[in-house]
Amino acid sequence: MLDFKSLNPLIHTPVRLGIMTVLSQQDSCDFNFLKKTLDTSDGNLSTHITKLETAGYLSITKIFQNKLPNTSYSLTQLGKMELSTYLTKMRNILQQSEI
Amino acid sequence: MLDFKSLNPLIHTPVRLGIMTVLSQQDSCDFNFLKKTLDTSDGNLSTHITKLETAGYLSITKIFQNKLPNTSYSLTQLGKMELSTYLTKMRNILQQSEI
DNA sequence: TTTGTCTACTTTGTAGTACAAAGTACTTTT
DNA sequence: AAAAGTACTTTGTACTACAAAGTAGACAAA
Repeated sequence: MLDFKSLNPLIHTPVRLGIMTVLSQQDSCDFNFLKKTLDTSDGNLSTHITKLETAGYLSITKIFQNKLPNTSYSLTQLGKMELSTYLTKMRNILQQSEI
Repeated sequence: MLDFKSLNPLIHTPVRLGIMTVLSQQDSCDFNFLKKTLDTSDGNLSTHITKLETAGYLSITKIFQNKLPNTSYSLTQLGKMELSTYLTKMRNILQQSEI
């Protein structure tokens, strides 16, 4: 019995997998960087970020930079752990494929 | 710019990724085998199968076995191609993760 | 013989989700 | 001071995943 059900759905969604992946590569980044990197709409990105924050997977820092708001995000310990678990499971699944 | 958007959503859903993975391992299998292997409800499995068939990713063969209906599924060429593309993209994404 | 149970699915109703359009708040330009 | 721009957030809608309920035939018991 292959365990597809345990793939964390909070991470599995492409946009959120993207956010988590980007944040695994750098300690933190801001809204516009994510928006550019993932090529999503403001609204979509914002709601996905909120979900990840609510889950405790990322922390948010708001400052003013050049008189403009600037919000940056980084993975929490929990977020790193959950991403790590997700990656392990997904890698196992991909290995199962014989194509 | 990482290309998370191009992950084929018809394959990405866990149950359907499961179906495709199982069918990449064996030429064909039947409804009950998928149900057991993926641990899903009848209804859920049925609708996911229909989606994959509508997309042309798998073909369906219905017979009677011991006076009971028996339906088996196998990947089409298109299905194999799309799975292959998905796997490549997902592997690239997983490689990006630094955790 | 008809009532009930079993297998093997399919259809349908609902609750939840992803997305972009619209909205907010502040700044800069004209 | 009116308009346009930046940096987001909130909201409405269209879609989706899921299981409960439904269908159809086989066999069993009453």
